[in-house]
Amino acid sequence: MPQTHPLNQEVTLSVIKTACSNCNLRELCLPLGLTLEELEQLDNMVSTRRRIKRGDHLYRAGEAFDAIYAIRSGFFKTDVLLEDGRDQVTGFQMAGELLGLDGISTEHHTCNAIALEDSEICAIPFSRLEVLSREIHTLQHHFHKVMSREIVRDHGVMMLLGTMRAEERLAAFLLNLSQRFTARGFSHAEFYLRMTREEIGSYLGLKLETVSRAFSRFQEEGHIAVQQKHIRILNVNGLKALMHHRAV
Amino acid sequence: MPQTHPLNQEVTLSVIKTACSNCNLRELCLPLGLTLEELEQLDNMVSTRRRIKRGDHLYRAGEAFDAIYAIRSGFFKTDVLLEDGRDQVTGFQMAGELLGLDGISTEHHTCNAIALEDSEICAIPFSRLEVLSREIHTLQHHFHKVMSREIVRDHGVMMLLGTMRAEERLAAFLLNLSQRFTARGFSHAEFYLRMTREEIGSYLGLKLETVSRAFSRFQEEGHIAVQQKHIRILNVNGLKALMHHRAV
DNA sequence: GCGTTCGCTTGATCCATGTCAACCATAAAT
DNA sequence: ATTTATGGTTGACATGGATCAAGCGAACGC
Repeated sequence: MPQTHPLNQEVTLSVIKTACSNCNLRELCLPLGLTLEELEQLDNMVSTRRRIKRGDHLYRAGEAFDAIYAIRSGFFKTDVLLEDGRDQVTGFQMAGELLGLDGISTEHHTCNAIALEDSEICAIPFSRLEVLSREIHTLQHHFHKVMSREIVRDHGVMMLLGTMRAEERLAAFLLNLSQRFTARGFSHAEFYLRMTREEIGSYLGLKLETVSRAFSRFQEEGHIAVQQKHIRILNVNGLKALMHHRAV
Repeated sequence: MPQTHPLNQEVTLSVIKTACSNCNLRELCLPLGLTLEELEQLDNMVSTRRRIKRGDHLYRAGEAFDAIYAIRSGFFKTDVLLEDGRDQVTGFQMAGELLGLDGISTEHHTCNAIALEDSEICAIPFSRLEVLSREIHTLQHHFHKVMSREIVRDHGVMMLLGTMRAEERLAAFLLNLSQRFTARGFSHAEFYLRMTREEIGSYLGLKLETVSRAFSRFQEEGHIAVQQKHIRILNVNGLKALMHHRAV
């Protein structure tokens, strides 16, 4: 029994426009590997597609968890707050990536998700995702992979925070961004940062001054050109070398 | 069609002895919340129960992934190795916890799992786990929670590495261990460390000398008594205060 | 157009932790 | 019992990044 809105062509159009099946991110997002028919089932499940204005929260730590979110467009950060006021950015998320996986554990979100630019998200009610993934094996398996990938990513960040020095961290960060922009069809060598130096620093376990100095140093050495948030990578291999060549 | 070993009482006995249904860790492990009947299905799935001697690898980074492992007894560490030789301990795992979740993502293990004492593990073939969790909703949901909990844990470590200083990190580490030992019915105030100062340091992003000095300092201040690997916590609140009270 | 604000850069100084080195304790090997 | 190896402690010193402080540039509101 397909849902229709015979009295409102607008709504129908908007639904079609934002369906997973038409979304050019589907190969990066949850639908990866699904057949057309399965895609439709997933589409029916996505309850809400919503705009989040820059600076607004998608969810806050402590709120009840009931859905995970796929980013349709835009850019987010997640951060964790400690009682004593310290906070840390735990990640930056871009189109096609999922937000909210941390909430499954306790049924409450454990971090804040904040839009760093005007964004659009698709809300996927988690209980329905579990139902559907019992039916669609591909979806089940892919969802598991996505969660696992998040764990692997976190290990990478732990590595970075635990063993790398400031410039290595920043080089790794830039290369990671570049790679993710590339996967989305953008230039690998030129992009705008959506986050401040302070947010980068928080993510990398550094102070904003240190981030700024490292940017300047990279520029002096010809690895990149920086102008505020505009980054051009001039020498990828230089950055890669920076990441690894280190006196242990 | 139940599997039996009519010709070999030994085997039957050993299987019974190590079944999930008889395992006193089942409330900490994957079987949480399952009915007796479901437990039996899970039991049938666990393909291997294996001993791992201290120092031996359960799996190595790069190996094909096909099972996750539940720790039946013992103690493990996982670590990640970078090309340039740097490595980092990404976690310490004890009885009832799962190992290998990181391998789902790429179908290859991304870290090494090494026994820190003689241990026993249950191997759970992942494809069969996916099949079974399509049938047993409770299992499916709990598995998702376990993965999510791992993500939350990793965020905690990122917080620790990114914002805490040496003594705060060590205090957090000790309190975490204490809490996990308690959950397993051991003393919360007295335990033996299974890992070296170097391994603790690697996990906490510190050098072994710094770890050693922090232990000594805690002892001087009366928070703990240390003698090599034997730890007694004398003042839990002292440690908690150490973790939070900090001039930002 | 002009001030105000916010984010960024740069310099000077300080300090927590790393590094290097010596020594000690425990356990295993002979 | 003695040697050897491994892990732990402690001290002296070096240093990377934090902190404090000043100034600059771009964006925004008026």
